[in-house]
Amino acid sequence: MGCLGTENLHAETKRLMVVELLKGRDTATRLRALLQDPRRRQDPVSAEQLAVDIFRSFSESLSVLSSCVDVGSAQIPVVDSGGSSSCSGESKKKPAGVKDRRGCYKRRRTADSWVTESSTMEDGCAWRKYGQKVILNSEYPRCYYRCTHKYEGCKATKQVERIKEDPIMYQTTYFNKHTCKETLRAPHLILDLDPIEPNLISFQAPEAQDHTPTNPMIHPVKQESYKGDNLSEDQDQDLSDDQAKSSLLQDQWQEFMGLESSGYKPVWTTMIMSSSYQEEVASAGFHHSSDDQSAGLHGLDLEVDQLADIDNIFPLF
DNA sequence: GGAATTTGACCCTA
DNA sequence: TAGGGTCAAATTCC
Repeated sequence: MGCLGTENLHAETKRLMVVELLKGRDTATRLRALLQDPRRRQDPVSAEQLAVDIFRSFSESLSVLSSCVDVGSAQIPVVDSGGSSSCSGESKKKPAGVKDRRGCYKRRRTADSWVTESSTMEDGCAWRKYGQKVILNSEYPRCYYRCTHKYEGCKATKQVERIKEDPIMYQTTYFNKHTCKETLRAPHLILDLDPIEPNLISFQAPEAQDHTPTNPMIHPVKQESYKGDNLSEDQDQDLSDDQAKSSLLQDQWQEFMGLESSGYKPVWTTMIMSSSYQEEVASAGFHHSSDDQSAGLHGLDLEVDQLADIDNIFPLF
């Protein structure tokens, strides 16, 4: 199981998770306060930023967690080797006059990476493809993308690969955070339900809503293809199960946000934990109540609300 | 015409 | 030395 090797690293991992989850809870509380105050509701930039921050906190936590838990097919990252040289600076053969920067890279070894799975390659950021490789023992090629703002200094890159067991899904591995402003652009990501960035909770008037669940997932939260075509009967069944769970989650979210009475409802984003991951988590010692049919939300609630008891939730640390 | 993608070559890491 | 990550010229797209 690719767990970090020392007690100190486990403690550090746990600390990072707690920090990120607390940050997310705090930001969610601020967002609730913001939305409950009609005088502040007209401030979309604030709400948007808070929603982005919440999303980021959970992404970070899942990234930290996944670095310790081998969950399903996702291959999770690699611990920072700490300081190998990044560029040899050497170039042996190059035609005269040709600037040769080849070889100026290091093999991926960074803690600043995380994995997502999604039914779409899109994630709302501007990427430029710079390579594609056939990978040994992999049916599908791996595509390499970097931020379009690379030359402004943004070091964000990602690798996208179809999932062998579920080819309608893409596994995306991100490396380095955006240092450009790219991730903060595009208000539609929040204010409209946009399949391009459905991870973000969208707030808009009910009549403008499209309830199609479209969000990709940050591993290990799973979402089925929203289009519904090319789905087997089993997949259709899974989808309707997920939709039922989504409905329950939506009610609980609205209760948490205090939005129901105001008629101001978020476009719900499906955050369903895959059954396989539920089993993984259960086998790791985490059990939710037997009448709990919405494992996704409850799992997350426990992570957020019972941080003091995190040792019981993640005894493997 | 500029931006994005494709693709073969290069070269580092394991 | 094989595999994987990146480069950059050629090609395609808008």
